[in-house]
Amino acid sequence: MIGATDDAGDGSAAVPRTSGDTRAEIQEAALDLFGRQGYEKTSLREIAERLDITKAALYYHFRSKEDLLRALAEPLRRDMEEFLAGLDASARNAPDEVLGSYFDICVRHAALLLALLRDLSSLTRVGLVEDVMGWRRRLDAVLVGEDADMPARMGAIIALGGLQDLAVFLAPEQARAHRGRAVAVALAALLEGAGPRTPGMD
Amino acid sequence: MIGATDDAGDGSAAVPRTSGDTRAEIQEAALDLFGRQGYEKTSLREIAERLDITKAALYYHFRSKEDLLRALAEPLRRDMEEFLAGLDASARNAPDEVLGSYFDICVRHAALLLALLRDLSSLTRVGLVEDVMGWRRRLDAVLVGEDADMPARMGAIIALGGLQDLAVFLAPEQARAHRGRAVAVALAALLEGAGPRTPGMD
DNA sequence: GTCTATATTTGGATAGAC
DNA sequence: GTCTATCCAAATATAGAC
Repeated sequence: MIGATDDAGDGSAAVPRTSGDTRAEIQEAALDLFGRQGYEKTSLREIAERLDITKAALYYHFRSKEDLLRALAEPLRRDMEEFLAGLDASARNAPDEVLGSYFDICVRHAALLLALLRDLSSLTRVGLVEDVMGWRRRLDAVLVGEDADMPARMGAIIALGGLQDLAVFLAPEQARAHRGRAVAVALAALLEGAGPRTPGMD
Repeated sequence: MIGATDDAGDGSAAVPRTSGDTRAEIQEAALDLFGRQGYEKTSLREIAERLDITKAALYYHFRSKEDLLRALAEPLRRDMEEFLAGLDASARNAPDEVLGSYFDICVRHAALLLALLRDLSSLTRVGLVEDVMGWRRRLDAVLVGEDADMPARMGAIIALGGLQDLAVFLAPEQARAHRGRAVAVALAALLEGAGPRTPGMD
């Protein structure tokens, strides 16, 4: 599902490497290294060495380093856009369900989000950071309204930001095991921001 | 207070540049650029050009790029360690006061934290990220206890992480204006994590 | 304390053989 | 589809003059 690969053959003649799909292997190695060291600090040489191929071989599959990153980000992009489109379609969105779905997506793409986190500045120029910011704004609007005041927005920022952080830092099993409470915690923050449960503090 | 500078002279003979303390100017320019573009993507040439000096001149004041970064991080380090030492000393620490003080420190050092955020991976090797993680663990312990279970810890993670994010993303005046509610939101998350206010969700 | 070189390394990227 | 060889640009860092 990740790349439109061209073959089904793992029984080819004398394939130099493991299975058959070098392109997918490159993406896998790159995502791991980007997440560990950041995009900028990871060189193509390093990725190539990990797979025991040459730099030049990478350039057959991806036209540039940026191109590789863009391909990596595609699944998240698709996922999130689809989710947001669904929200726009339905009239009423229960906050806890919105938060829950957002958490799920973050968990599913935790590796990429970690890479994003490791090297935020580099990723700005491929438009990734802008995308994420845009999604967050749209979610804010769904949760607290288009023109919420600052305190209300703060609740949304902490709720969504907290969920995203958790998804990245928790191991996948932990994230799954504690999904319920994660959402509950985020919801508490959201409500405290929106409704003056603790008035007279601004 | 930032660097142990050596002079008091702004009236020296024919000082090439603005005031007198080039070292401080370098730090200021570097922090701004690191925060804007990240550590890795900011070259020493760029910093030098901004101040209209040469790269080589930088090497007189700082032995390396890493050294410059370390110097930049010193004030935060001192501030946070002092705060944590104070917490260890006092017997009881009210959660909202702990959260508030943490927020204040984050706001005060927002520029550095932003740089940290922009290029997390590069900053790992100077030990900065490890430090931040260590501080967070110690704060977790203060807030929810040394051996809290995962749900409780999640409350602390979201509360502290959210405050840190807010401090970085908000303009200083906004941060000051909404400090009260920021702490209240974080506190709500903390409590929801610790006490099962919404039971049966794990 | 700052300058003009310059050394050294490493990165991304291309051409052309196999 | 992968390799060898190579180019080019840019960055960190150093040496030595002023």
